[in-house]
Amino acid sequence: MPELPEVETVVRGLRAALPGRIITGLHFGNTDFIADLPRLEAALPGASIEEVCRFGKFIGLRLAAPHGANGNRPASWLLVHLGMTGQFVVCRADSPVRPHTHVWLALDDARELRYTDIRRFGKMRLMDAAELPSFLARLGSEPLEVSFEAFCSALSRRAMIKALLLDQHVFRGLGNIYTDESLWRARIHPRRLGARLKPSERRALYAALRRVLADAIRLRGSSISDFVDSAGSPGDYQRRHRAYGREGEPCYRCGTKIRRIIVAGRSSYFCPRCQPAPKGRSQRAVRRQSR
DNA sequence: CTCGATCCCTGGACGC
DNA sequence: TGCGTCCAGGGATCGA
Repeated sequence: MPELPEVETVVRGLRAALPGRIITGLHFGNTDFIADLPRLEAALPGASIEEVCRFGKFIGLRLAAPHGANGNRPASWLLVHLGMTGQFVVCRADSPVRPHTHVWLALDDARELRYTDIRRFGKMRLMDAAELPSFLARLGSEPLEVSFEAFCSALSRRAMIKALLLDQHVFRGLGNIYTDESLWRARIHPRRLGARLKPSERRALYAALRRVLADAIRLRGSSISDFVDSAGSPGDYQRRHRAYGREGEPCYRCGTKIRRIIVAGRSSYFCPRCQPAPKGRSQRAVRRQSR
């Protein structure tokens, strides 16, 4: 399940392989996850890849069109979201094509950029460079770039902290693993309301997010089932998980069994002792669910 | 505004 | 061995 650290890992790999390359051909398999296929088919052949960026969980390839008659080279972006099981891999053009490969981009160096996605929860679309600012405006800030002050103001809402962190309009790039890991580290229950966090808790959460994301990027992401980087290699951060996926196992701090509840429609793993439930209505809801 | 439910999709785990 | 059922979850969407 690619989140910010996994997407960053892929982007770093692509950045080493793609800039300067020209797309010499393209092939498609199942394309029901592509927003505007004719637009891709028209724009990609002959385009050169100028830059590889990450916007939250989106991968962005900045493209320059082939030289036109008037010398203009309109720029565009190919945006790719890996969804749950998406893989974006650069490999030799003669290497075997794996099942569920839906897009092949042939490059001018005898290699191919291939998109593989078992569940097709991913997304792919092309947009003009002029459309990018409005696209980015709908996303929240990067969690590793946001100031502490902006972080606090974004969380000052009467919504559960887990839902706020997962909301890509609040911060971009966080998913289920890294919210649970950060909340465990900051000792905050996932059902706590953002607006009710004490200043010390906001500080702890800000620090936890930065630490967890930085460590996960350093270890090249978490590979639970499907994640691999642009060279096809898994990450290592799953060995550092302290909460996610550890239901029934002892908390690394206090030994209490990690519990799993549903918050914001997602499995949420936490230590019931280190991360005490909020008082009032939401606490009763948690108790009811735990029986 | 915020919530939960629903849908999309496939493979793996599990029960009988 | 095999079949049916449930579950994982990012994001869009809709009704409460």
